[in-house]
Amino acid sequence: MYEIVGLGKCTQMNDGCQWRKYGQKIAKGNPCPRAYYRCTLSPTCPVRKQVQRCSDDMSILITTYEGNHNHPLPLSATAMASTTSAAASMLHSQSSTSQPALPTSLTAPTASLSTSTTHLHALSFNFSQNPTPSHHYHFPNSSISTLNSHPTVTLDLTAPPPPHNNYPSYFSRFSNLPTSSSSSSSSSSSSSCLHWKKTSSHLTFGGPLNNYPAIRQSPPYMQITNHQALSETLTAAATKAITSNPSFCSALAAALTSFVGNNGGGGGTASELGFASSSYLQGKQPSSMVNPHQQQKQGSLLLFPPSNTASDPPAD
DNA sequence: CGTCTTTGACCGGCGC
DNA sequence: GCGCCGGTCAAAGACG
Repeated sequence: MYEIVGLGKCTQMNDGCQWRKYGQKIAKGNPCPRAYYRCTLSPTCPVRKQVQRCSDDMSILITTYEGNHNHPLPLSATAMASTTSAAASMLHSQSSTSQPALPTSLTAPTASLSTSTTHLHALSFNFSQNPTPSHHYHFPNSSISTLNSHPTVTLDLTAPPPPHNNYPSYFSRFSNLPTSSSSSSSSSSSSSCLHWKKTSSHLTFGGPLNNYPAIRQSPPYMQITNHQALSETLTAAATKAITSNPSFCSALAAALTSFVGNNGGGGGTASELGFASSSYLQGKQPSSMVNPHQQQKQGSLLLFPPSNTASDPPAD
């Protein structure tokens, strides 16, 4: 019924996949219903996604992906996927140099965003909470894109970090985030939060593309001759894209709270995803601790702030 | 008429 | 053991 980025009856996001709604529920702690979708590109595709409005900012949609696609992707999805792979590998090589995150908000290497989508290997967030040391959060395989003039930041939580990357356990660190909605909503005035300029934007956390077998099998490298230049460009573009969203703070806090909040005693709805992700982050496979069903679940999270063209999300 | 959405019911996990 | 909650199912209605 509703679309995130346009299109017809069968929900199709800019990820190129088709989705069919199979359920809707009112989740505790959020007055807005959560919608459940299945990938319809293949009858046997196990991929599911959940779409829910951000409780702090009703104009933002939070989408969570689960599972891996077991079928070829449409051209549009493949295109995005290839971009993801290439950019990710670029960042991959860059991150291997242990480049520190920018102190203010996020680190994002780059390339020209004019082509619509640039996927990053990772995004790092520093939440300065004086006088305590700032907290650094790291998202692997993230991306920033500008679809239809809508800046998009993608934090892909579905894929494990490269084995040679000694990322801090980024997810476990989210337990440092405030878990109350009041903290989240007030974050806009806190030094721990990013500040935004209002503009039409499109903010995304997570994405299913990296789950596609085709992506995983694709060559992980792309020739980049000037990593430093690209890095600076993307960093600027990423910062601009993210800072253009006025709702990022509340959305991020809310999303992360719901996603991994269980670490801090929050609601347990994100336990599966949070658990799997934190396991990946720590370089462990969760298989020994989860059942086969849960093993199939890999989480990724998307936030969709207001869009001029997007129709309503799950009805309130 | 086929496909998709809606929505109430059902089921399983988890905390008390 | 019970109740709460999230996730899924499936029948009915809507739409093209």
